[in-house]
Amino acid sequence: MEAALKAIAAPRRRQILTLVRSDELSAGEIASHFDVTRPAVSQHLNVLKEAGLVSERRNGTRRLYRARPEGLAELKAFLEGFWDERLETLKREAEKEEQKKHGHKH
Amino acid sequence: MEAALKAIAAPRRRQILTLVRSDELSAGEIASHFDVTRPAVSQHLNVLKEAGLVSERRNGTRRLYRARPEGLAELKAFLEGFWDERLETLKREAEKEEQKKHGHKH
DNA sequence: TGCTTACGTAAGTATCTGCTTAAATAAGTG
DNA sequence: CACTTATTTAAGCAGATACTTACGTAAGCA
Repeated sequence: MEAALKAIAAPRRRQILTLVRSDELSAGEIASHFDVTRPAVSQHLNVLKEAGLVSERRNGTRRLYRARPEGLAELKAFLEGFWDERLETLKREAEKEEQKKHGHKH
Repeated sequence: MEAALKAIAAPRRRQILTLVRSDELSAGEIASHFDVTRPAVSQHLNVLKEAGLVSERRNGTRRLYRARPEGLAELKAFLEGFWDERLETLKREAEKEEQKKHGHKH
């Protein structure tokens, strides 16, 4: 999860991910969408690949990239777990508060 | 979302967040769980606060912190949206594939 | 084979970041 | 008031990182 988080923490990499979310694109096509040099994009693609967030497929001299949603699974689970646990705590606290009120009445 | 993402990208800050997820703790109590100095923890708490991931409440000389799950809402939505869109694309592709097969049969 | 196209890798740089120690602030306590 | 406790702020530093330019590599084509 650490790698995926670090990877999507950079805005440019999120932009790249969004680009290859529904289309398979070559490194060059991806780079043409941005104002940075191709090597910069290449380095970002490598980070995304290492994090399991994109897949790479070679076709002739081109390399085609596309998003791998499974790479985000662990992070998604962490967030949802965190969220649920926090709401659970809030609920318990509300119940306690309710009980206190009830106690005062008698 | 950017701030929240950057905030939870650091492992130490995720540890802190987990600590104050179900309990409200003081800066000192939080710091005592780690091997870093109090100022370091203080700086992390500030980042988390700026990102809306924790709330701060003063009580005497102490400052009490606790997780604010709403701070993660936007990121959670982004991830789920990304996930769903990607799966939707996969589904469309599978249907296309199915149609192709069907076409070959006739 | 040589040339071109499409990419990646290497090396360097400016900025960011997670930490440290030292000093400042803020609130209670004698 | 001086003193202690709890915590943040300031300044500085070593390492990470997002870029750059220059060079290397791999595949198709004359």
